[in-house]
Amino acid sequence: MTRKKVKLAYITNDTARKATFNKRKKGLLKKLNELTTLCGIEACAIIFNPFNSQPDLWPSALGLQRVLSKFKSLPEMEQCKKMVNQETYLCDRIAKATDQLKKLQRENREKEIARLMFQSLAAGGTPPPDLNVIDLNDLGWLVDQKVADVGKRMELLRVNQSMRAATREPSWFMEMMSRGVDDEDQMKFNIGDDVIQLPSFGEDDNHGAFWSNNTLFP
Amino acid sequence: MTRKKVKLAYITNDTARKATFNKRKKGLLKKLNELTTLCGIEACAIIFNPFNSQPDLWPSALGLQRVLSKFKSLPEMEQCKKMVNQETYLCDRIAKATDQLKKLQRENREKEIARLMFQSLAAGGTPPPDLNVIDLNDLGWLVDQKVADVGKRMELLRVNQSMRAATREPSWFMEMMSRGVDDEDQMKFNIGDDVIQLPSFGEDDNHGAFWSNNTLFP
DNA sequence: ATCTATTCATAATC
DNA sequence: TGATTATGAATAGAT
Repeated sequence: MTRKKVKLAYITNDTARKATFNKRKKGLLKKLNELTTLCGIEACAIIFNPFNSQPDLWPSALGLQRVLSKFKSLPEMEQCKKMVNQETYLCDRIAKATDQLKKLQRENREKEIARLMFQSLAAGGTPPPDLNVIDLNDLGWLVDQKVADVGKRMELLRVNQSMRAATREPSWFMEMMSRGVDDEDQMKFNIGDDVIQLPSFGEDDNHGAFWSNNTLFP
Repeated sequence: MTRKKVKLAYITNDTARKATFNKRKKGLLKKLNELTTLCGIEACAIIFNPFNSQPDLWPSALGLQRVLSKFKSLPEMEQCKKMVNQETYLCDRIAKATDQLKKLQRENREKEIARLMFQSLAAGGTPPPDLNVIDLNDLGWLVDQKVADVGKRMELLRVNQSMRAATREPSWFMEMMSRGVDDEDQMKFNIGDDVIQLPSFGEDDNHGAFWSNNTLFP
């Protein structure tokens, strides 16, 4: 029941570390076995075992020796070319993680500003007076975006409607509009592709302060 | 959208094999990195890369050299003790898989016989006349089991009911029984822990023939 | 390369 | 220890 995301750090508890070691070693060897089988390649691994004094090896004697000698027979140049592997591997992972972080920060920022927009709407159409210029800029940008989306949507509907009128079919749009309030009585805005539902605002109103280093304004 | 269980065999398609190789190599190195970090151990891997002519190595130059020399410095006896590793690993996996297979076969057999039982019930309480003796035995065994379960259940309900009568509380059981048919009109049997729903029988009726090597009868 | 449905691995627990 | 199970992680197939 893997409760949390398991932080990548030395496990201090001896029992837990041993259990994890055995499980993960088994999993690793399985994966190595699969990789060699699936891709028809040669590979080996040596895993020192602090609980056992003897290292775990893969594959068997002959296989390991074969791989090792094949490796040692390579010119040293060739051996070294990939030696930076761990460093590049880590750099790669850091770069990926950083990209992911930026993406998420931007998404969060956009949500914060959207929240601010709806909050302002609910408060009578006026943003909080103490809003800083960055938030205000982003808010303006988002509102412009939404207005543009509404315009596009209206244009689309207008075209649709006249097409339907021309073919003498009933307009689903007019129908929908005359049906009145839905079964759901929460305010929603159908803008662009999304149905946006007005969130309820609670105590927290430090909107965007934390993220203000990540502006939306182009 | 991983469609199937990926059979453990050489991937003949070059493109697919290369893609799988790269993905899995990455995953493997990540796991190796995690293992060494989490458990504070030393380990290394050499993976020959048919698409690249240079092997992928983990960890970096110094680490690999250190691990290799540590390994080579071990007395040969110690090196060899774990050399059978791949064989024991495979034997282990085969044993586990065989156990799993037996378990599933037994479960399947039990389901087949249950199916046969309901089929017989639906056909007026008589099993097919051409039933072989093994299936018949198992069917009898299952029916005995179910009858025993029903007996236990009735006893439990009886005790419950008299307890409730004694405390002058209304009986939820009588209530339930007098409420008549549920909103669902399919026949169900609540036996033991399970709600058993009578399946609909189709064309297939080679019940148990395939599994008859795996009898339920103790 | 990116995405997503699915299988796989495994941390916590018994 | 070994089994179970809920959840995180890896990845096959498709784009």
